Amino acid sequence: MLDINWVCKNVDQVEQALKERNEQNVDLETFVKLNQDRKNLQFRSDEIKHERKEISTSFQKAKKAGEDVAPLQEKTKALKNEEKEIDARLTEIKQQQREFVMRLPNLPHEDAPKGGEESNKVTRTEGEKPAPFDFDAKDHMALCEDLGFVDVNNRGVKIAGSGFALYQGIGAKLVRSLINFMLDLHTDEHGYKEIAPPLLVTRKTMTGTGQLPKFEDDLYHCSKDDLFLIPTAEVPVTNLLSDEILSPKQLPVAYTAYTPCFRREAGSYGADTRGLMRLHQFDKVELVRFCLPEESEAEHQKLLGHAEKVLNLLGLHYRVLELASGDMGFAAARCYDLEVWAPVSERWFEVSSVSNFRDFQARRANIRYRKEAKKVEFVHTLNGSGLALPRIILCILEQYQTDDGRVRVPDALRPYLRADFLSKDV
RNA sequence: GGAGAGGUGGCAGAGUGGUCGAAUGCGAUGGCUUGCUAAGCCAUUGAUGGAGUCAAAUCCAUCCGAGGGUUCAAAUCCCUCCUUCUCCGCCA
Repeated sequence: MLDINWVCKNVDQVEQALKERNEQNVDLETFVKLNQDRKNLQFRSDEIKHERKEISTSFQKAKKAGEDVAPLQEKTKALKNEEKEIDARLTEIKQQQREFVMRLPNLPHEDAPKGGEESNKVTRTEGEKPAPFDFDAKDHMALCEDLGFVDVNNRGVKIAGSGFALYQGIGAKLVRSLINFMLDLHTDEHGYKEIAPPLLVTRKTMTGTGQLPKFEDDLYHCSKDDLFLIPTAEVPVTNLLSDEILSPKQLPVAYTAYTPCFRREAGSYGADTRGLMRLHQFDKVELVRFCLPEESEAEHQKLLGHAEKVLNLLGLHYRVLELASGDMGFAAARCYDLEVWAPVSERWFEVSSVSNFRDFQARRANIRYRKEAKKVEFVHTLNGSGLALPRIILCILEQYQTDDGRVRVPDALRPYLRADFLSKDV
């Protein structure tokens, strides 16, 4: 979230940013007024408390001296009534402010492209574009079916409904191999500490990273215990350090975690829901970093590099997109998407989103560091997928298929799969 | 799920109605000193909100798991919830 006092002092800037993010009907004027009310009430409340304290101190003396204490008690009673009333209003205002500010998106980075999705900027295209097939190549749907290792439309749906994939045989092993490959890369080569977090988290945790209160509809919720299934490992892993004050020496902190991700995808029916393209549950290896504010730009690039490395090693053709202010996620200040080329479907698939949140999440989750002896400040948080599996599988299938109906295993995965080809019924 | 015992500052741990934001120890930071390799001495060492200021200084308030209550006065008494530990039950 944004700092309340800062918002009140920089209304124009916030308004401008909200416009860039297509946020309509945000009543900042009332918000600013509310803040002044809060301060005034706080002042009066403190005053009353102070007065009561003094009465309480003089009470003893009065009693010892044998004076009548009834007037003091009367006075306190009156003060308490006023205090109660003021504090109730104060609590209400604070609640309103919180409710308001929690729904404000992050400010876009000043260098982020302006505009909506159409303004996303392709910053680089990497890897070799696969040569055209000299045989009748199949798309990922057909390959899944022919190879029989991703059972998308039959039994997965039978047991859990639409939007759930079921991997079997070497398909399941491919999933496991990709996870291990990515985790090994990030822990051994990139210096991340591996985390295996809870997959269900509390309301507070979901609020810390920005999923709540605004996006409750997108989450699976266990009402009996008021717990939510995580939509990404970002949620538990970022909140790992919530309410903590770190020493600058500890920074940067780098965590990686494999988890399944659960998303209701409410309202996103349509063309992209077939096959492995969009699922209610999918596997992802996530990268999360915490750092000093002045280092977050550099950290962002580093993080991007770590995610890209996975694609390099898998030999996939991909591009780096810098997202425009109107297309970024709620909490992000700056964001790169990695999109992989699927040569038969002839389109790009997003497999990673690498974001710098600056202090937006840190302020929500209250993650700070001691800047100087008497000064604490919020850290910056970043995260990126490294990577999401289903679309990677999809692209691997399309790109690495052979004319005999098999799929060649990318070199980097061979030690994990212990096979050179994926083929039916292996 | 049942019974019992706890939750105090970075950690350990005192404190059972006012003088307690809280002893003491450890740790950390700064300084001094010494040299027999690590110790000694001194000092500093929580956060949040508000007032104030160009900014500080400074002042006030709040916080002893969370939220309510009793009282002139609550870390301390009462209630609810959360959580940790031990035992029992159940279970991968």
